[in-house]
Amino acid sequence: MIDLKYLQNNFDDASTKLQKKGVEISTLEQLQILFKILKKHNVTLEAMKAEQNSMSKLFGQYKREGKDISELKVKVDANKEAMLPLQEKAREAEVALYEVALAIPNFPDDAVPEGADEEDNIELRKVLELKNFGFEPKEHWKLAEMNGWIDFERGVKLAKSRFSILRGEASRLERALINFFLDTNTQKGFVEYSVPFINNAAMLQGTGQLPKFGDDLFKIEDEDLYLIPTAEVPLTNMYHDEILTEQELPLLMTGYTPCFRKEAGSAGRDTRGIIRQHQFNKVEMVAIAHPDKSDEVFELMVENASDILTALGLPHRVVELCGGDLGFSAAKTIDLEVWLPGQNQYREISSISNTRDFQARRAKIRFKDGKKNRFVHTLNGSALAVGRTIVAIMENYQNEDGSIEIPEVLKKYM
RNA sequence: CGGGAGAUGUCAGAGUGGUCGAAUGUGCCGGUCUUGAAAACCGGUGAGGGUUAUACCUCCGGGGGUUCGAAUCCCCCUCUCCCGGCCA
Repeated sequence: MIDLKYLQNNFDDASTKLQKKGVEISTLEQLQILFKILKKHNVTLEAMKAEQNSMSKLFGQYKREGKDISELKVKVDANKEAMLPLQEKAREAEVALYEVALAIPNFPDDAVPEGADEEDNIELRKVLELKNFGFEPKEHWKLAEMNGWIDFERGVKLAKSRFSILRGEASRLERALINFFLDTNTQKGFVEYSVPFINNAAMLQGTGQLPKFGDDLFKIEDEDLYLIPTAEVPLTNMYHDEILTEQELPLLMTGYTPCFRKEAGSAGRDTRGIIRQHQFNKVEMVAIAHPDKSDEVFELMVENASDILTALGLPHRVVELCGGDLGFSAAKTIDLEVWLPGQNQYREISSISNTRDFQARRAKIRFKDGKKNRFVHTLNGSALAVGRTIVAIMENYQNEDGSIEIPEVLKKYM
C-alpha cells in the first residue's frame, strides 16, 4: 500500500508518479478525502472514548464511596449513545478507504523510464553471443514431440488446457535445474526454504495479489486459501506482522515451488508449448532489506539471475521496465529475457523487482530503528523460471537432427 | 474426524466484574558491594498506534455480544497439547 500520509502532504508529486501507472487523479482525490474523513472521525471518537473511560472510572469510585450515581449514569449513557453513530461512520470510512487504497499500485521510482508498455522498455545490455546454427532451429514444441519430452494431450486430459506432462529426460532435466538453481542461490547467501504451496487471503493481500487480482488465482473451495502464484507470497509473508531487528537484515531467502496462475487475461497467447501454463515450477529469491540498502540487494539479485543464465550458456538481455509495464507492487523492475532461436525472439525468464515499502506496509513487516519501528523494503525475483529454462535449453542446445545437448554445468546433476 | 485440556508480558505463571496494562518468579538494563567476576541487595523494565514531545487511544489467541465498566460473564472461530480413529 502507498503511504497515505505522503499522498496527503505531497499530492501533486504523488499523483504525477502514479499517472505513470495509469491511476486517475480523481481516484487519488477520492482517496485523500476518505483519509481526511477517517482521521477526523478517529480524532473525535478518541476524545469521546477518553471521556467515557474517565467517567467509568469515576463510576466505580462513587460506588465504593457509596455516593449517588444516578446523575453520572445519565451523562455516561448519553455519551455512549452519542458515540454509536460516529463509530458506525468511522467503520464505514475505514472500509471505504481500504477498498480504494488497496487497489492503488506502488509509486514507480523517479529513475524509472517513461513509457506506456513493453515497447518502451530499455535494453541495458546483452549477455553472450547468439549461436550460429547453420540450419533452421526448431521451436521447443516441435523438439518436444521429436524427443518424447512433453505429453501435452494427457496433461490436458488430467486437468485442462495449459497443463502438460514432462517425460523421461525432460523430467530429469527439470529436477536438475531446480537443484542447480537452489545450490547457486545458496552459494550467493540465500537461505533455502520449503514452504506451503497454499496460503491464506491475508498473505495474498500482503504481497498485493488480493484484493484486486483474485481472478488470476486458484482458490480452494469453501476455504480462505489459495494456491500460490509465486513463492514470493509465502517467502515474503513469513515475516508478516513481525518486527525484525536491524542486525538481522537483509534476510535473503530462496525456495522452489510450483506456481499456479489462471492466466485470466491471456486467452489465445502462447497457446503452443509450455511458455504459459497454469502450473509451472520456479525457484524464487526474496529479500527483506534495510530501506537504505535495498538497491544493493537488488543489484545482487539481478547479477545472480544473469550469472545463472550465463553458466547455462544461454544468451540473454537485461531490460529495465518502463513505468507503464511495471507490475502492481513494483517500484522498479528488471527483466531478464532469454534468447529463443526457434521463436527467433527474446522471452522473459526472470523478473526482479524492488517493491520498496509497498508490500511491507501491507504485510506490516517492520524493523527496529532505534526506538522507532520502520517498514523494511521487500524484493523478489526469479532465479529462475524452470519451465522456460527448459524451453531455452531445448531451443539453444538443439542439433540438426532434433536431439538436445545437456549444458555442461547440469551434467553432474543429471 | 470424535473426546478432554488449554491460549495472559522474554519465558514461567497468578488473576473470575472497577483501585488491573496486569501479582510473583525469571530474563534484561542500571547501581551498591568486589582487585575483577559470581552471589547478595537496591532501583528500573510489556507491546502497537499517535505526538516535535506530551496527552490520548488500542492490546491478556481472533471476532462479536452483555455492562457505565470485561483478562474476568455469554456466543462463534482459530491455534496448541493429550487420548482415540484415519493416514504419507
